[in-house]
Amino acid sequence: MTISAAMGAQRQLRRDAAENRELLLAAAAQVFAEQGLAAGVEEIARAAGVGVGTLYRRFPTKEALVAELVQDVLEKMSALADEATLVPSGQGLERYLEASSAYQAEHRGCLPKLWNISPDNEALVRVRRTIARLLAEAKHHGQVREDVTATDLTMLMWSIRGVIETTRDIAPDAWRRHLALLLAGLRPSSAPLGHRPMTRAQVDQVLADPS
Amino acid sequence: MTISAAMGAQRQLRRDAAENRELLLAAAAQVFAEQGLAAGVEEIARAAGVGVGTLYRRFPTKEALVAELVQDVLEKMSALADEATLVPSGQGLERYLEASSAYQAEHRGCLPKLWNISPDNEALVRVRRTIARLLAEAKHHGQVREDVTATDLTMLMWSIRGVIETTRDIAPDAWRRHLALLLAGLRPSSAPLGHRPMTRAQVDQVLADPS
Amino acid sequence: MTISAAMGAQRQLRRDAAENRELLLAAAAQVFAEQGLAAGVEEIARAAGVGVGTLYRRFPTKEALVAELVQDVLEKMSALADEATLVPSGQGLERYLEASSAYQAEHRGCLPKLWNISPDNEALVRVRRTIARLLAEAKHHGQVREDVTATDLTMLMWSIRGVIETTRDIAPDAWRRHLALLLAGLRPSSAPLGHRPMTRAQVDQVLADPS
Amino acid sequence: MTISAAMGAQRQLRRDAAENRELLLAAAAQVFAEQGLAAGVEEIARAAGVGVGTLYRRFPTKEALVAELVQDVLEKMSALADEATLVPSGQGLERYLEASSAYQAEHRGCLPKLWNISPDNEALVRVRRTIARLLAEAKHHGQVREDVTATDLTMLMWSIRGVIETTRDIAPDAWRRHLALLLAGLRPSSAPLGHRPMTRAQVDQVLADPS
DNA sequence: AATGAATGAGTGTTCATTCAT
DNA sequence: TATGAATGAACACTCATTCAT
Repeated sequence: MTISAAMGAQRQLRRDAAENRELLLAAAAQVFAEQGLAAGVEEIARAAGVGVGTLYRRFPTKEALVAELVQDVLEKMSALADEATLVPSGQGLERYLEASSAYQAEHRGCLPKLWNISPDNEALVRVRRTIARLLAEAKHHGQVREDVTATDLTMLMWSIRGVIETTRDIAPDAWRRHLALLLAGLRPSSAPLGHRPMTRAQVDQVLADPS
Repeated sequence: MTISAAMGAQRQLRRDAAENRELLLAAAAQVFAEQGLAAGVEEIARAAGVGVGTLYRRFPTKEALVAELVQDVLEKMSALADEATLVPSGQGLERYLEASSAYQAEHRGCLPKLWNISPDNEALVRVRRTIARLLAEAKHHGQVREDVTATDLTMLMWSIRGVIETTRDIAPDAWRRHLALLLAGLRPSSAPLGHRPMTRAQVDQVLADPS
Repeated sequence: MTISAAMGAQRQLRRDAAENRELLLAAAAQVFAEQGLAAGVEEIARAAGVGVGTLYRRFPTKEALVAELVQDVLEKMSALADEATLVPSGQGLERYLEASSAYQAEHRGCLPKLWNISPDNEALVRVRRTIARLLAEAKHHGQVREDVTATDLTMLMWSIRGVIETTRDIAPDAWRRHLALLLAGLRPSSAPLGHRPMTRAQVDQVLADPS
Repeated sequence: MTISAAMGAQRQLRRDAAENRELLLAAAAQVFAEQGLAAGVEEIARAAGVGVGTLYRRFPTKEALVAELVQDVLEKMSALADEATLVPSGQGLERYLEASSAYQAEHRGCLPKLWNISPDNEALVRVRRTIARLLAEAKHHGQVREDVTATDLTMLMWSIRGVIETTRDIAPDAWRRHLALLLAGLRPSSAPLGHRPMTRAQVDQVLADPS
């Protein structure tokens, strides 16, 4: 066997490896969405058309696979936030909230663990920065009351996640009603909100808490 | 031994049994709160200071224990709703939402889904009736917009539960901020909410769904 | 309380104790017959109308209760054998085999353990002596071939026990057909049986074997 | 790695798997023989030198393992019956009874009830058909009385099983004496047997009874 | 002496992870 | 490298036995 052939084989293997990785992530997303996080790894491997050994070659533990899935979701959120910045008149925030909620609703399952993210996670930092911009613009256009903070929006998304997890099987877009109520709550008002917002540090701690 | 002494002994035994029952429910609430519903029965028994056999003497299955816990919470909610009816000027609803959320925050986790309740459950029927009254009165006093339904309030509580579960360890009353936002959303407004509410049947299905 | 009253109470208790004993044995016989030896002690106590504690006061272990039941069966067998000696013309043996099989069929359940008897057990010694007499008389009247031994009869009863255990639920008197075949085998014949009989010592070992 | 090498590996894996399967069946047969069907799966796995997980990979439940054992015995019985058809002069039946009893004696206990067999089981149908032929031929050669039925032979084997279970540890071939007696009972005689035989339907019910 | 609540070792079964092939 | 067979700790649940009342 020649060197180039060996390298070709290597390259081939690398490509296969990458393919397997994507295959596994997609399979896991689907299986978790259908059966919840309690689904077995064997099931995921089968859905991906590989053996469990291959799964464990790509991801050291089931938890790591979930973390990867969460990372993917975060990247998607970041992309959605970026797209929302193109919406004019301060309505990007609303667009983002709707789009990211819809995405969560379609990819439920790994979401219970949307914690366990390091606060230094690059995608997290990015999406936060973008959301801060969307929020500022929304306030600037008078779409959102001045006393709303970025941490309020984080909490808002946790709240929608709770609704999605609870209702998805029976009423897949019930969350839209809840979002409508939340948006109504965000609108400008003379009455101040009745409690201080979470601090950024608290939010970071929540995300990092592995419980 | 006299009859009264015998009865005393009987009562004593019964009291012990009842004590153990309460002990087990309390232990289960705590352990589930700390570790989630996946916590083992052995752990719960240990926390209650009894053997697993005793747990199974009181509750035929783990699921039955959970159901009992849920029932207890429901009873408490019903009591809180009843108390809230005494608040004047249509502000009972707000009082109820705050009180029941605070109760959940203190007893978090026992009930990741407020699980497996029959729609015919008497306590559920009662609490729903009371909440409907609180809602009607709030509307009547102009505290709440006309297009809010009882199912919106159910969803609202699911959403608060999601926030509580996520934040409790780090920011035990962060949910108050979220509730403030929700209450702001409930206030009268000329703009209609952007999505139809869940139907009662859907809510019933969600509650009965064992997933 | 006077001494005589105390003694009266004592006597009362003694009578109750004996009553309870019989009650428990009867209950155990019935429950084992219905559900097999795997039936729980709680079930037996309930059938006897007492608590498990009382059962354990009378019998140190479940196994001891079974042993007592076995002893009762043995006593009954002995009585049946005695009655059979009154049958004329050497047909007492046949009578005994039929009667003891019928008794076993009605009291199945403890019988799987009709071993575990000490070879010195008085009732066992008695029934053996009587059966030996019945066998000798049957031979004397030409009802049974000469080369049949007492140990053959023991084995014969094990064989019937096996048939009873297997068929009782579906065909409660199928054993009668099997006994008819065995009796036909016992009839005189010029052809010798093809294998030496068990020794008495072997039978004793089988009975004493706790496996 | 070449395809043939890969297939070799595959075959190797499959052979190992099959080996483990046989190992487990043999271990189960032995453990059940020694301790009865109540023996734990852990014990069986240990006897086979594997973990419980492996046992459960091969057999979905303990019951399935037992069923497999029973099936194996049935297949063996069928083979023995087939061999016996080669014996001339109507003595094949006797040969079969001896051979199948000897087999049971060596594999005792695996099957306290020859358990849970569907009456449609192919091996059962086969062995029955062959035994019917052996019986007809035995009658034709005047070796067996005319009023003996196939169900009598089934009961006969249950009876031998009872004797084997009882005596095997102490007198491993005591059953031969019992079989001799049974064979004597099968010989032609003018006196009819004293009870009707079991029906085929009753036998089927006994086999299917899981008690 | 009688009760039945309490016990905990044991059961059959599952599943994340490892490792021989 | 990819496979899936093997592993064994963990799970929910049972039951013979003990012991406070």
